[in-house]
Amino acid sequence: MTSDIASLTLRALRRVLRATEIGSRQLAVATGLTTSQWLVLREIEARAKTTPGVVAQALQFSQATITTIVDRLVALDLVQRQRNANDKRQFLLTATQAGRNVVINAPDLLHLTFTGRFVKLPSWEQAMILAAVERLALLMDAQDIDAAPLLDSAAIDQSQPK
Amino acid sequence: MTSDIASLTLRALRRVLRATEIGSRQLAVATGLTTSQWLVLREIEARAKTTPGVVAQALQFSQATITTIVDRLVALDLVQRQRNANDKRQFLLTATQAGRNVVINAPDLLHLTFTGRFVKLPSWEQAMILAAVERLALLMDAQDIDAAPLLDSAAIDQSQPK
DNA sequence: CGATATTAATTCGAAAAGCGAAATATATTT
DNA sequence: AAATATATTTCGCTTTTCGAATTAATATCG
Repeated sequence: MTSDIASLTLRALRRVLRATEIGSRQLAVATGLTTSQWLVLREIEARAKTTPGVVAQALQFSQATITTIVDRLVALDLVQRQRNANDKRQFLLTATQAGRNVVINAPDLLHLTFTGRFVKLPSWEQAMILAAVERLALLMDAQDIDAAPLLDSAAIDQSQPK
Repeated sequence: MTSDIASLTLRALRRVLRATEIGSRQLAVATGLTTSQWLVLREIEARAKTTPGVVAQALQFSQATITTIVDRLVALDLVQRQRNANDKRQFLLTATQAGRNVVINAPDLLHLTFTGRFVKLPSWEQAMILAAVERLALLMDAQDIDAAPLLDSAAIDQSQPK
């Protein structure tokens, strides 16, 4: 029996993923950034304060790649680099106000095209879908051990200089 | 009220997307292809027989880009190019057996990490999640008007030469 | 303490991605 | 048949991406 519930769910989930995969590329075009630049900026903005290494790991890019992308984001004045005073090997990355604005004002394609249809569903179904997707998110979150959790200041040396 | 059900669902959905976004990059590495090559190959394999133009549209790449990526996939003997006899402007793209094998044998990260947890859920919950995700897929599918449906032979001229 | 490893990030060189514009060849329209 | 439209490739160029080597700072251990 190849079509058990898990397989069917995966198949449906893949359809969802495929539909959004394309939206993310359109989004990058809309913001005037490349897909990678957009991903990196989003990551930095979400983490508030992080380092190239953490971003590289979370996004599965090489450190060298992050360096060049951040170079551009800095040139565009969307991101700021500053040395970590406590561990001078590290650079701390933060989004500038402009960078935050790009992320915040990015046309939310998912939102635009999705919400309209979603709200037309009967509320019991909305509730059911919410419950299901939250369950899914839990299943998936636990999975990515490498992709450090959002807002992890763990990797940043916060100790006070003596 | 900013936290209506739609917003909550979107937020959870984004967590799911983020988790898989990263997985897809690992996958490309695992198959020895670049991410783009993997996407294109997957697209060709899924559609069984298609054209550069259709792939470009579905993936939101320029035609020129598809040409170069297909060049590589052909060189790797994963994809075949052949002129369409009915419309000689078109090239028909098909995955070779080797290409199909790459797609089929690709470690299914989603599957591996997901199924294990999923099957541990009580079956009523599995059923609920399946129903919800299928509903979601419907909502999203209808959205991407550009991304032609899978297995579309519509764009391929099938008429018999006279 | 001082030598040695480890860690964080950058620079460099090269392959590949990605695209717009021009070119080529085939189809369709008038 | 000429003009127009379509499908794809070729060309030139910029950007992405990464591995390897490099630089600098921190950690370890004898």
